[in-house]
Parts: sequence; C-alpha cells; structure tokens
Amino acid sequence: MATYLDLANLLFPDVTKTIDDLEKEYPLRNLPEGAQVTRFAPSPTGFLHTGSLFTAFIAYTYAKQSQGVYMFRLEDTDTKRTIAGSADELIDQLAEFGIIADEGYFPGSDKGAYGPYQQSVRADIYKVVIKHLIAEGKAYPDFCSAEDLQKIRDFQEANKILPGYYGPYARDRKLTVDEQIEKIKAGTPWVIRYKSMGDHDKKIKFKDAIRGELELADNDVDIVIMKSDGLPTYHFAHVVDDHFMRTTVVTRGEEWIPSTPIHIQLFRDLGWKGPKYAHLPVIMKLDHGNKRKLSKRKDPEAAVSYFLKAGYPPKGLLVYLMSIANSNFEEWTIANKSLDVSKFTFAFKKMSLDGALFDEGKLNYFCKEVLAATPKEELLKAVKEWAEKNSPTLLKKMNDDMEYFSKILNIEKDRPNPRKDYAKYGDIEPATWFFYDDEFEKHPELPFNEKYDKEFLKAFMSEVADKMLYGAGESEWWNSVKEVAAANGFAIANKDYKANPDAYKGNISDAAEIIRIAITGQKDSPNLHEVIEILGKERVMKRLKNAI
RNA sequence: GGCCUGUUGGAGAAGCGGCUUAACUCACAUGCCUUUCACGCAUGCAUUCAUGGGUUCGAAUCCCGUACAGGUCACCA
Repeated sequence: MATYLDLANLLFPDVTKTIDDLEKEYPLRNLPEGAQVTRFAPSPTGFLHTGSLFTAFIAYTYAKQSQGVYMFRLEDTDTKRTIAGSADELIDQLAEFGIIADEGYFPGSDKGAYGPYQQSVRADIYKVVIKHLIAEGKAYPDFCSAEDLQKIRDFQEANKILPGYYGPYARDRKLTVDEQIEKIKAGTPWVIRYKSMGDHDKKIKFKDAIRGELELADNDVDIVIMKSDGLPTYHFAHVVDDHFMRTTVVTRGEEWIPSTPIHIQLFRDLGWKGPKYAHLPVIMKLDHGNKRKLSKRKDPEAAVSYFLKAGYPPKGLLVYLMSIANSNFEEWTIANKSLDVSKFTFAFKKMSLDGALFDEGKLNYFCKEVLAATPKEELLKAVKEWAEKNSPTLLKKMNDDMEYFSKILNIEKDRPNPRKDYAKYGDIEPATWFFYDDEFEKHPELPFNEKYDKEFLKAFMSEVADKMLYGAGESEWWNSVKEVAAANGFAIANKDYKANPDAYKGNISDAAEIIRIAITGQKDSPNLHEVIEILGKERVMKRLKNAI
C-alpha cells in the first residue's frame, strides 16, 4: 500500500528542499525592537487604484515610523488577468508619491534577501511546503473538473446547504492514496487542496489592529492551494510568503476579513506564528444615494493616474489620504503648522471602521495648502516636471521665458498669507492666459461696465496709460492711478462715493475695474500692481490704448 | 440566502455612562478686510447621535430587536 510520502514524491519528484531549508534560507530578521515589516502586494492586473495607493501608503508609513521594512511583492499568480507592463507602472506611480520599497520586486531585478518577490517565480518555494503537507496527509490532489464542482454546487443550492467543497462534499478527500496515484498516473488533471480540520460550528477569534477582537466561523472548506497551472492561490501564497518574508503586519482591504480564518488555520497547522492583521476600510463613493467602492470603470478618480495627469501634487493626495486614515491628522497639521505626513504618527487604532467617501473638494483644499506652502524653486521644478509629461503648451511657455513664468507663478507668494489659487498644476494655465500676448489677443469681448460709453473709456484708459507710474512701489503707483481717476470724475474715497454717488462718474473701484479688464481681459485677477509690473510698461500701455 | 462589519451634520470625524446646550476640518451661507479675485478674520450651519425597546438617578456612549448600508461565500486576488 502506498503512503502519503509516495504520493508526495510522485507529485513533486523534483522537490528536494525541506521547510527547514527554507527556514534557514530566510532567517528571522534582525531588527530593532518594535520595528515592523509590512508589505504592499498588488496584482499586476491594471493601473494603480486610489484604494491601492491608500493601502500602500499605510503599509509604507507604518513600517517607516517604526524603523522597519516595507516590501513590494508582486502577486502575479493569476496569469490570465495579468496585464503586461502594469507591474512596472505600479512601481513608477508609487515612486511619484515617494513610496519606494526597501525590498521587493523592481523592474529587471529584485532587491532584498527575502526574495524572489514575484510570486510566479516563487513556485518552487510553494512546492516545498505543499509537498510537505501532502507527505503529512494534510493536503491532497483533487481531480474534480469544473463540471464536477458545478454539480456539487448545484446540489447544495437546490438543497439550501452551505455551498463549498467541504466535509461530505469534498469528493476526492476520501480517495485512498492508491486511488490517487492511479488517477495521477492515468493523467487526470489535478489541483492540490488543503485538508481542513476546521469545524464550521466553532468560532475562531483573532485580533485585528484596527477593528479589535473579531469572531468568525472556523473554516472547514478544503480550499485549493495549488492550481492546475502549478501556481498557488492567494490564500496559500499569502501564508507562505508572509511567513518566509517575515512580515509582522499584514495590511490589506477589509474584503479579506471573511477569509482570514483560512489563513489563520494554515499558519497554525504549519506551526508558524502568523502576522498581525490590519484590515483597512475601503474608499467609497456616493452613487445615487448609496455608498459603493470606487470603481475603476465608472470613476475616473479611482485611477491614481487621473490625479497625476491633472497635476495634483502627490504630496497633497497623500495628505488627503492621511486625513482619511487618521482624522486627528488634521488637528496635528494645524498644531504643528506642517503638512509633512512623515512626521505624523499614524495609528491603526485611530482609523475609522467604515470606508470614507472620496471627497474631491477636500482633496482640492489640501492640495491648495500644499502648493501654497511649497517654496518657489521647488514649485517651479515640480511644475516643470509635470508639464514635461502632461502639458506641451505650458512647457513651451516655461521654456520660452522661465523668469517671466516664475514671476507669474509667484504673484503674492511672499506674503504671510499667500494666494491659494491652484489645487493642481493643471489649474495654472487657465488662470494665467492673459499674461501671454498670443492668448490675450484672442480674448473674448471685454466685459466693461455698460454705464460707461466707449468714448469715455477710451480717453480714460489712454490717460491712465500715459500717467500711471511704472516700476514704482505699490502705493506710489496706486496714488498715480487715483490721481487720473479723480481727474476723470471718480471718487477716490469710498466714503465720498457712498455719501453722494451721483456726484461722481463712479467709485475708485469702478476705475480699477476698467483698468483691470483692459489689461487682463477679465474682472478678476491677482493684485493689479504686480500684474502690471510683470507685464511691463510697453505691454500694459498697448493693452490700455487698444482696448477699444 | 448564510456569515461578518458598520450606522454621529452635505463630507471626513471627535466623543465611548454625568465636564456635550455633540470638538475639530472641509463644503456651504453671511459679514468684515479690500481697487477685483484669492488669502485672512468673524459669525451661522446636528436641541440631536439610523430606528424601536430595555438597563440606569442619568445613554450618542451599555444590552436586545428592526431597518439600512458595505463586505464575503472561485483552480480572482
């Protein structure tokens, strides 16, 4: 009679390593007390999702603040869904946020002593563990076809029995080793299932770093641990990888809560100390009154690339995500006058349990704060980098005259309360068009106040052009404007105008508006004096004289 | 449908048995400042914590039911 070991050897004749060998190959990490080892482990099945960025950011932050290690592991075991090139894109985009792994998969080569960090090339490692499990009678080959499984499911549904491959419904669990060997030799396709000893009627408890004590029914399903293509399923890969990579905290989405008993069972039966778990809330969106997960297909903001393309500063997005993660972060930013997420101490305990609604308004707010607080040179550099990738027109303006652009970008920036005009780099061009003659010349009809006739406007603007001061300080310049305004019948003090509006052609604000419209083409603009100084005498005179 | 989780203002949330006539931030509104806008400043915005019971001298805070919402039940992760 054949033994489990015979079966194991038949299934995996080439596997000679043992679990002990692996333990030696991937020794316990020598890290300072309290240091945490975390990981971000995405599948290369598409672009970086906003929710994934959140998860990665939390894992990164937690490792960093504990002087630990943050890893990037590629979970590419689903070969059908893998999209070529998406892994590298994931890494590139993460890098834009400064989330760079200490170890892990990198395009071309891995970094770190606990690799490989790409599951598809770790097949041999999984096989060592699976062979061991089979030799111990804890896992077995299953020969069910898709149709066989469907039949079981149909029967269960028809009889209102809990669906799944477990207990009496685990058909091939009952096969003897001899029968198994016979089928294998006959070439019947197989997968490997884990022989669960769990009791569904019993509860198992575990502590989640965010949610506290959780109680779920124990797993009794004989889950597939190795697929017919020889690669492991998520459940198994997670357990093996996080054990041998010596992960201390597993951060993942809350959708994994229901399968945690499977993972705990696996860790326990293998005699391994499992990691801590932190199941993160998922970012949601309001859709017709209902909350739902941010969807890559329906919501542009579900893709991180959307924010990058629009020119949101990555730091702003991070600040926003941190405000969702730990709401006391906002108070911290105010108390510490800092938007530096790396200086804030993040805590799982302060996370809320249900998924936050994605709030673009608040994102905009934080991004404005971030851009306003970014020093000139740094800002200019960031804008340029963005323009190089995303805006040829802006890039041309910058390259044509960087000094000019820099002045425009930094209007009223040196003040105690700088302007907060831009949430994203993409906002810059639409707000500064009038500084560029070719665009200004295409301006729509100038929105002058209709109470002034053209004759008057023309004369007034011409006089302003000739008499106002150029290159002077703001108050001198303003005085020169006021002089001309007064000479043309405008009240130069609000009080006077309010007391007797009929005695004047208008208020000084009306005069300023005329000048502003002629120079900028619009009623609203940043500080007029600065605008005029940036444009220069020649351009300003031309615009004033040609407005009508 | 079973199981798990959650429910404090438009949004993020603090509070976890008396100090709460529910903090703080965004949004919104109004006003001030001001040559416009932005900035800044000030004020307003839940008599109420999904809902119905209960425990208690006292509940947003504890217990039970109900409703609603989210998650999950694959050879996908």
